[in-house]
Amino acid sequence: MNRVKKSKIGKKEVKTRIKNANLIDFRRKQIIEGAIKVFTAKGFHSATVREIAEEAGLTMGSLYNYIRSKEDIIYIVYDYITRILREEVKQAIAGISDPKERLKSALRQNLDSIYKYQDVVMFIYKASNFLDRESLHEVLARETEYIELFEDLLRGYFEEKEVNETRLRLAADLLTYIPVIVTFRRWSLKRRFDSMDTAMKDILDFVLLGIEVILEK
Amino acid sequence: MNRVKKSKIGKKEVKTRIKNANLIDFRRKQIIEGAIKVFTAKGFHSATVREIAEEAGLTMGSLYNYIRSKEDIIYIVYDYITRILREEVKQAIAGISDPKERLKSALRQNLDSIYKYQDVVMFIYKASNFLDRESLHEVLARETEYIELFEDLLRGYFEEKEVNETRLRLAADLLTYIPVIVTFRRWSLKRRFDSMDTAMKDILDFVLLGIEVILEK
Amino acid sequence: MNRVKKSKIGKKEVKTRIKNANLIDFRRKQIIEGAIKVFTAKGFHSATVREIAEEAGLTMGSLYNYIRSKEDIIYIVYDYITRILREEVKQAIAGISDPKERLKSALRQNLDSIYKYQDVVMFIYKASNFLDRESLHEVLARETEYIELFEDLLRGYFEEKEVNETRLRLAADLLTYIPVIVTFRRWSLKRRFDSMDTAMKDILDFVLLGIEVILEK
Amino acid sequence: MNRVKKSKIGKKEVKTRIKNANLIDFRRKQIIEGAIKVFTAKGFHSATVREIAEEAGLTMGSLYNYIRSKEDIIYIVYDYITRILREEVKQAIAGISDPKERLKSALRQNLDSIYKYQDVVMFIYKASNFLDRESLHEVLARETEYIELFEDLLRGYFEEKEVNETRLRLAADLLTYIPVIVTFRRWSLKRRFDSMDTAMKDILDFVLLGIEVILEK
DNA sequence: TATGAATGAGTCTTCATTCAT
DNA sequence: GATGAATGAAGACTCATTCAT
Repeated sequence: MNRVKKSKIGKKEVKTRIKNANLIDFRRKQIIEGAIKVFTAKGFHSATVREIAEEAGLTMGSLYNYIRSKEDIIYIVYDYITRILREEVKQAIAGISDPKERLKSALRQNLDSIYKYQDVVMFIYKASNFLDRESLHEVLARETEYIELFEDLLRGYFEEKEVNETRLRLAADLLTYIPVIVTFRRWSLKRRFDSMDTAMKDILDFVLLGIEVILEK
Repeated sequence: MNRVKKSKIGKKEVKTRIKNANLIDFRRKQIIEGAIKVFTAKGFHSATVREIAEEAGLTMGSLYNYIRSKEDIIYIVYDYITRILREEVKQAIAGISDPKERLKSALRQNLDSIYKYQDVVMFIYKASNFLDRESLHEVLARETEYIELFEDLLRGYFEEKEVNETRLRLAADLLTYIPVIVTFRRWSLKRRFDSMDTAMKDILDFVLLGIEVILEK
Repeated sequence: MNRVKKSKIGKKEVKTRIKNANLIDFRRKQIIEGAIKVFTAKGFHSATVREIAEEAGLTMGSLYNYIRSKEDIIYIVYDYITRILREEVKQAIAGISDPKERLKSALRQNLDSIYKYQDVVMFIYKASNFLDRESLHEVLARETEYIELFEDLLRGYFEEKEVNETRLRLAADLLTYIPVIVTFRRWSLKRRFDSMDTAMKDILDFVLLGIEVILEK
Repeated sequence: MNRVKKSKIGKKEVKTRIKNANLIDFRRKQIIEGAIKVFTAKGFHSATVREIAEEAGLTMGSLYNYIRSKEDIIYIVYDYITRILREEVKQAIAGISDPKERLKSALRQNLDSIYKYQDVVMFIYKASNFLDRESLHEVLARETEYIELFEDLLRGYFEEKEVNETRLRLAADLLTYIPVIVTFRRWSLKRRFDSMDTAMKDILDFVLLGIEVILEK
């Protein structure tokens, strides 16, 4: 009945009443930024749509021209941050050909990115409840894709050696997610290390060594 | 005006109007169990106090005789589950004297417990937003205590060797939290491993090896 | 999940959170009366739930303890008025045994009742849009039951004569609904007749004569 | 400040900003057709101006160049349909001179037209709430005019006989509105008659006989 | 102590209307 | 004259909390 346009941001596209595609992208960016501020400060359910609109510099009515529901907001935020993480890692390994270096750079970037966006990463873990089935599916697919990126890097690294495939996949899971722990434990880590930088460096060492030992044994 | 008693469940005690201490413990247990069911199914904000009361077998009014606010409920659930985790680990190492075995048993139990209570563990990560400052402080203290338990086990393990203390603490953090990854990635892991048991075993190996390598190098 | 009680007012029962059955009936009566005032003044969609609550002497929250949605209100009003019409007609013919007198009394009462409740009758014609499928079904069934009451009276009246059954049913439809015209045309009728009473009398004559002629021809 | 033109469609003229009279009529026709589709499907209040505009093939802004408010739309629809009913009846009796035939043709056409436009007729009964005082006045005048058309036909029919004038007017009211019952009871009638055509024929007989009996007695 | 009805502030969402281009 | 994005007031509904019995 309602003919509606779809923005190009995600694969699962969020419906809107607006026709100008550039404007959609522009306003969505505003919404994402406003939402991140409010969501990370108060969580999804405690954040009011009005606050998000204000933080985004839009009026309530205008905001609802670009999304259909509060749930839509959470999805476009997910979409935004997962896209960024993936792209930052891809870019970090772009010019590198040595397999070991590729893996190390990817892991380092993963750690850096998760640290940089820790508030949002924290939030998306807490908020997955609120995604509807379709969105959740989309998000999990994106996550799997991300892990597979690291699986490939691991395969490149062990090209000539014989490695248990299942273990390799487990390793990919663990090494990708270990940085998330930083997000959960940052208060604790801050107190113990002089700087987060040295903590991060140690964590990276831990991961790299872990890989070698476990997969080569 | 209102004389209020305090229950013995936590260190930070939740106020109540009820005088009979046994009754308080009994009802609180009901509330905790009802709350866990509802919270894990719907999250904190979507769960209504009415639902929790129903699931607990109490009336609304009665429930409010044992807690002062919805936030209190979240706190007593935290208190309950963190207490359980700690006690299960302590019990697992109770009769063991060999340092290496103590550490291994503790890690295995940690993994098992987190897996067993994964819904609640997941929930408490998602819900920490809703704790007030005092409760959050209390909870973080409990967490630190838990990590310190593993730090001690690590120290026992490396008794004679020379180990970088900061690294040891980092290791304690990571190895305690790695099992949490299982909670986040369970869908993915389920698809890849024949059984969660073998996945768990591999994860335990990973952690144990990691410890040795990193700390001994 | 939510265990809810149901009131005894209709066959399709409107859910409520209240347990005391007498209280349900009492409050529902308040709601019905408030709703009729507001609905007949402004129609369903223009009436706000807040206005209805105020007119009923309840707070918003309290009102929503006795119904689940605005649509529910329309249904209990329907239920109430159709029940009254039916019972008033039944009562009007209660002690009468002569078939012709029974029919006449029923028609007279039908006309009187529809005139007496003309605002509500008018409203229920305008509002049937807003009933959900289940409620609409229930209401239509009630209507059919009402028509059948007149069909039976017609059959009693023509007991010995041979009457085309289909026509008899059509007659029942028309004679039951002709009084509704009064509702639609009251402005016009008022201007033309000295009193509504004489208008009503003429309409009754019209209907009675019509019956005889058409069915006997 | 705003110079506004008036279209010629109704007596009460709806204001517009547009100057080209032909364009006004053309666009208004689009609006009426779009509105009828949406109104009959969802009622006045549930229909959004956006939907009407879409169905009419206009943009929101353009639509508001031809009407001043949503209420205006309802009025031009009323105007349109009442005009059609009146003209169809006039045309049906155009070449006929025999008074009895004139009356019969008019009644038949009235029944046919109301059946043909039943959705819209139904709608205008349900929507009269939403007309402002001036529009309502205008509409009632149009209705009276329509009834008077039938009064005249009845007078022609009974030219030589002595007929109670008040009764004649009542008869005009009733016979004009009986077809509306078809609109309200169509579900019921459909189930009972093989075809709506035979139902309609019987209704027409009913009305014609009724007239004769009541007025001649 | 237990019960459950009452309260009303707070939230998401819709939509008629305007107006700059 | 046409377009469509922006506006914000208004409405349905929820739910934590209280309190009379």
